[in-house]
Amino acid sequence: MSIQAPRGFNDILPGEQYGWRDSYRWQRLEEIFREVARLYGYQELRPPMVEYVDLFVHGVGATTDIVTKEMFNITPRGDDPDARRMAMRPEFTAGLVRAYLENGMPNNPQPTKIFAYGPAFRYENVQKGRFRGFHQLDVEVFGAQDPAVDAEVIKLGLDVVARLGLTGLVVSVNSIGCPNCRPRYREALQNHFRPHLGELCEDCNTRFERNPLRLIDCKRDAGHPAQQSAPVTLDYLCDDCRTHWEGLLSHLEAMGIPYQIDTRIVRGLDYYTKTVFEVLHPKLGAQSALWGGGRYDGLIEVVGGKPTPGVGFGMGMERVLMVLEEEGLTAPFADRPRLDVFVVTLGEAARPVGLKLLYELRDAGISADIDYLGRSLKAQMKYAGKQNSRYVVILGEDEVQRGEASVKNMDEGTQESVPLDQIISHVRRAEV
RNA sequence: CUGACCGUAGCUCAGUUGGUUAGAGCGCCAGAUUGUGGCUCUGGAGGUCGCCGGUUCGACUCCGGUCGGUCAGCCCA
Repeated sequence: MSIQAPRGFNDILPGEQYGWRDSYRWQRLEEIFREVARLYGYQELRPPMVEYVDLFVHGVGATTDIVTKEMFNITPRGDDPDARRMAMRPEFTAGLVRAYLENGMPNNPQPTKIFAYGPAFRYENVQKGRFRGFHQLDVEVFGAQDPAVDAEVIKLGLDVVARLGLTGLVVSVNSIGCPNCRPRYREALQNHFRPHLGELCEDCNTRFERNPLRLIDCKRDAGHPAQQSAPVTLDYLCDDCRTHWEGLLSHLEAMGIPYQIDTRIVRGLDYYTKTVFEVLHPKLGAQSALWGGGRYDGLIEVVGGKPTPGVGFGMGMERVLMVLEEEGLTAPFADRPRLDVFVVTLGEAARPVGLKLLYELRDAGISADIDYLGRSLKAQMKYAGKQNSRYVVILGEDEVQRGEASVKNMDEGTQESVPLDQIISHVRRAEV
């Protein structure tokens, strides 16, 4: 085999042996997410996987790593004069905001509480927990500035992983202020770092002018005394942001959510205001963030709407599933769906009878399968066992002549003769 | 892009100081049991030892290059 999946992309496969790539685990995680989202009053919106690049430039931020070096660009037909640059989505928020505005959703009763999930793409270097094609569970609330919503969103994510049995999570929160208080903080940061520019990395020298907030979360300069002693956003919050911040903390406490304040969280996206948070798990190596998010009160206006507050998060499905695997938490995935009936036929005469029964079983909503390889009885039984079938219905010459079938309960090892027209009810009855 | 480690069967891996027919376990197929799965036993299929070149009488093994993978840095889901 010379052709492989593209670097940084994974196959999600049927079978427990594939660990976090087991497609059944993905189904369960998605089910749990939908269920929790429904519980909180969120509704699903499915945006396209591709958007015009401009949306991400404005909606994610022109200075962000995502836009400057990680965009997964699509090349449209070169002969189309109207072809605009497009890109695979690197995250969900921008596309959801676009869809919210484009479809007139601001005219609906507010707030608008949305969930979405699916693949996202970032063209970057691959390592543990970081891929070029990955999947997120995402929620967004548009049109509410109450810090109780920030807290709700954090709680929602925790509920999802709680249902998976995951513990040992660390919720880190911070506030990075708003356009009112940011300039003062920005200036303080620049004054603080200016004397040390020569000692900092080149990226930080670029950030100094374009995005000084990023100076404090640069890991290359981590440990540098200037970074350690850098001014903290929380000391520069305006009254509005301070009230919001204190409100968030009191809501978290009221909900009994343990948290830690991490003043180095600034988030890589330009649009965040006030609340930012990350939820970490130590078992993931260098990529310890299972999910992260925050408030973005300026974003919707930037994308073209009226000033509207927003808050949300994106959770990494791969990361969640990898942590579950490392923790040995397989219980949420224990009850795998199984085949109800495997139909075994012996000889030419039984074949059409078996096929007819197969179709009737499926029509009745009973999962059923049959051998298509002309295998021996023994091999068919073996195969039925491998498929983890509850029952095997055996149709041989004798049974067909009597209008009956031998029905074997594969778990009990018991077997009895059942008239053909009673097989469905027999299997159903036993199911209860 | 930089660095470290790693490429032998579908999977997980052995393979001695270089020595001729490259092995095991699991999985797959079949038989033992011409009408009965799981357990056991027996047999079978399946490999250009990532690729190219070099050293050598001889390379899975040593050297160089290359491709691929993993982890790490920047960043984050």
